Amino acid sequence: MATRAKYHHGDLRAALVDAALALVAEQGVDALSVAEAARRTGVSAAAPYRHFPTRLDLLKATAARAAELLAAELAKVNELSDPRDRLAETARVYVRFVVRHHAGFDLIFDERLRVGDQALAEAGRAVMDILLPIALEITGDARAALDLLEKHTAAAHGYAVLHLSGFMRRRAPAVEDIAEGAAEVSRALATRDGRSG
Amino acid sequence: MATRAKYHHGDLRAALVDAALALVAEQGVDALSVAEAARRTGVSAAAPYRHFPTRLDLLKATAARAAELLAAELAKVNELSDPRDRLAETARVYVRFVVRHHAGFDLIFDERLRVGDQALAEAGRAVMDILLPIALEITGDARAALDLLEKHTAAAHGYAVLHLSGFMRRRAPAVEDIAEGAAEVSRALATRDGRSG
DNA sequence: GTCTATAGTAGGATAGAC
DNA sequence: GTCTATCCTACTATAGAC
Repeated sequence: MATRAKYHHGDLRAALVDAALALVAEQGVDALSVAEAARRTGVSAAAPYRHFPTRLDLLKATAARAAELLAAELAKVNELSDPRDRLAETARVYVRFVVRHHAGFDLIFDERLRVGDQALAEAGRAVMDILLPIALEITGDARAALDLLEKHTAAAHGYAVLHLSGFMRRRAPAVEDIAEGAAEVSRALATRDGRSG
Repeated sequence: MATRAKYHHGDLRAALVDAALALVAEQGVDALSVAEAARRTGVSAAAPYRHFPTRLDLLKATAARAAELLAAELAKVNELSDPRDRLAETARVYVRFVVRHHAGFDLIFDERLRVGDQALAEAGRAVMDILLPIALEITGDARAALDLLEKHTAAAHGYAVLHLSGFMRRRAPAVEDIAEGAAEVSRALATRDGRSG
């Protein structure tokens, strides 16, 4: 089909980022290579360097794309009325995301990627702009909201990556079990901070 | 000195594992290479293959060594009388360990490393043999103890790895701040489960 | 903007000498 | 058990043709 043959003519940059994202999902961040991303996109190994000066730049763009996708997932949560329910749901969403993409806040907020990358910084901020108001609604206080969010995030991230390594698999083989565990921690923390429940 | 010149004659295997451990601590698990471990130990690139058939086997031994070191650190906690204090302290110890070694349960319990490696399996079990009794003392119930331990571990691990990526650094620049956050989550969870606080 | 070709680097792993 | 020498593979990045 013409569509397929011209795929990388339309937007090779985006196609490479998609390929990179898939690579990260399959084998982790360190397995990302410019050559393999090019191979999967159907172009030569040199082609990507027109769009990304170095491997690191491709990785930055991939992290930014991941942040956008995560923000889109998290944005869906706002249907629930109780902020504690919403926060707990973001834990589930986050766990599913990390398990699916083999990347999360560790990639999106990686110091080494953020140097001089405004797109990534903005994409990361967009994620926080979804989470912070929820936490703030629970605590009523900015400092406490950050504290709650920090704990909530740490737990969700820990659950996700330990699931990926296999540590959690004996007790909780399914991703949803893991997501539920993270949600429970979130709820335990939010209940404390909200002085209700 | 004779000691230095004969270093790798005494126990090259252990020396390689030490070098591997240092490498992981500096650059992460994926940066571990047999060649570099050999270089640092002062032997040729071929020498390690007498002791480890493949890179993966060196990594397995490294994970086992990490588990032993972690168990030794955790074992020191048993001075405190209140089990909630002890559990919270293991969170601090764990965070410090992961930040220092760039590895924790994700490495020690990695599925891919555990296949057919009894030493690693035993070292991992030794770690759990320290933590489980503490959790059991808090909950009184085996199922609840596993659940508490899972949440406690996820939070501590999440805190540690997110600190390493840089995510936590703006709010909590020091490792001890991170360790404290993990300890607080542990305490929040334990208080719930122990129905006292 | 993409290609082919190529230089340079680094690592995994094996063979055979010592 | 350790060495040197070697093969193979894979990747980053650049130069120059199209």
